[in-house]
Amino acid sequence: MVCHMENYQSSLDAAFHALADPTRRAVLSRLTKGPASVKELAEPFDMGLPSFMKHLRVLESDGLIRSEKVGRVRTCRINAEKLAAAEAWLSEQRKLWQAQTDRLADYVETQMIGRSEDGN
Amino acid sequence: MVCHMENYQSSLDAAFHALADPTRRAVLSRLTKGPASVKELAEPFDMGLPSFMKHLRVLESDGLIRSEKVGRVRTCRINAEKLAAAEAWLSEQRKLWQAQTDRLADYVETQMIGRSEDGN
DNA sequence: AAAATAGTTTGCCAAAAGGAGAACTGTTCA
DNA sequence: TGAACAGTTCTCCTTTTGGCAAACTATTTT
Repeated sequence: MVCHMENYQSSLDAAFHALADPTRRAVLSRLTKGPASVKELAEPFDMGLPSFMKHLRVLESDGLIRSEKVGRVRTCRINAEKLAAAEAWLSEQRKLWQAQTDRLADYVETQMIGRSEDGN
Repeated sequence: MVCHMENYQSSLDAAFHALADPTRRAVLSRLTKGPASVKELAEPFDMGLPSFMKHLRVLESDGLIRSEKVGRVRTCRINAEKLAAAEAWLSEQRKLWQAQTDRLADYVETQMIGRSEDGN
């Protein structure tokens, strides 16, 4: 059996790394409203095109967006899978942490009941 | 009125950056099971303590963990707020993207109905 | 055909990240 | 008190990041 999670780790590395930059998050945010060309995406930023393209390349090679060039314009769109993977990881951690704090709360409650029954 | 989101942006920068490293994610994962000392946390990693401490410092200064030193041992615990903030951002983006694709699906459906009524 | 447009490639640079080892501080155990 | 322990500080090194400007390619437009 081949593992389906081959590089689950490095995939999350890439996803979170891509999300760590405000320019890249803004691009993703823009793309949730629909596909856009490189120029449209770059317009809001006070940055040269080459620098901006690096961000797009990071987003694409990390799998957070896809793009397709027709004629001279490249159109980018969001790729939700990787976003979902990152969200799933966070959600899982929160769930585990929640379970842990719930157990702790139970324990504390038990102790307090014990103590009040003891008259302590 | 003081803004409660003062540097919401840079806060997310920090959170996602902290999450982009597998060592740091593993530490967080471990901490969901409960608090632990620096030594306990470092044990699974093939890395010198000083290097490992850097990761802890990143996690703490980015607000993903808190720690307290008593005697000679520093105990770390998870700080769920920042994790929640990152999760919330992702969740929001997914919601927006979902809304967009739903509208697109509606549109496509409408077009197809129109075309079939035209006999095209 | 010439000019404008949209993107791309290249080379450069400063700062930050992630790791290493050596030496040091303060606390606890024997 | 002396040794072991848990963390910490320091200096060093290499790679990656994120930005720049200049020059180039390929497509429209006029």
